[in-house]
Amino acid sequence: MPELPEIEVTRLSFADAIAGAKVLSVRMGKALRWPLGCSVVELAGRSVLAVRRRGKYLLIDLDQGLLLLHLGMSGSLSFARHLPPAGSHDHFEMVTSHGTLRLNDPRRFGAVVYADSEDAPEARKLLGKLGMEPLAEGFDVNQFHAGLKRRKAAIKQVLLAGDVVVGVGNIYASEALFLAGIRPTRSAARLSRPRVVKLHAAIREVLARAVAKGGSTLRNFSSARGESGYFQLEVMVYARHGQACRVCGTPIKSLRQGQRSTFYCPHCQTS
DNA sequence: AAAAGCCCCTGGATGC
DNA sequence: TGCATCCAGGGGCTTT
Repeated sequence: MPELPEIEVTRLSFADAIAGAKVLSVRMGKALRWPLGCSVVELAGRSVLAVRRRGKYLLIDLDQGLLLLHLGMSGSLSFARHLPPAGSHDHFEMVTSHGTLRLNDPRRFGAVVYADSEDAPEARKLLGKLGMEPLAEGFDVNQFHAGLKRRKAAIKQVLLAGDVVVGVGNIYASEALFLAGIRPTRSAARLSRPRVVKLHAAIREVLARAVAKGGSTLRNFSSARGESGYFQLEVMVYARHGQACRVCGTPIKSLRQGQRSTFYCPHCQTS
């Protein structure tokens, strides 16, 4: 479910509320992708300073150390003074003086990892190779172009890989390429300068619009406050195989790239 | 260095 | 209704 917009909407929905809270207790459920990396007991008594985002990771800064949180494919967070009793898919829970933060993740591809600092090896392993933040000032079109130039692989897969630009997941990659009029199979390195400029703008536009709408996605996304962004954003191509392109009416095509599905309009996306 | 495949895991939709 | 198959928002790791 979660790509950059959903992660950012989630962050915005509880960051202010949890800031300044004292951690009272932490509980883990079934194993997530990696072990927490510290004992839950030693987290009690620490304070939450802020919640930041890097790519699809949420960073919960504590007065000592930080938690790196990833929602994987099926994760979602809740934060409230009182939550319903924990269910079988609630695998992380942090009770604080301001409320309880809970991770629900049926598939358990998500993770909660403790690190002493952002420079600690556990953090660097996860954050070290991440590309530029697409919604930040630093998302420079020249750097973007330079990053693409050294990748001969298909542009769709380069976007997904996250080492040039972060946060563009399977839905928004298809959507951004549609907006830019680019075939998903085109080699990243061979994109013309004008196409790169267009793609740069398209990525920002698609992601920023989704954040503004409160997260989109196909199924049931909701923020940590329980607000739903369900279907607020109309997709142009994702999961629309065989349906008419909303611009030209041509049937949308789909294909597999690196065991992920890609959708595109053969008429609108030619270069 | 880059690219391609392989997994991790559960649940919903679809088909027989 | 039951059961098998396929597919799903990610991404680190291993192998070419």
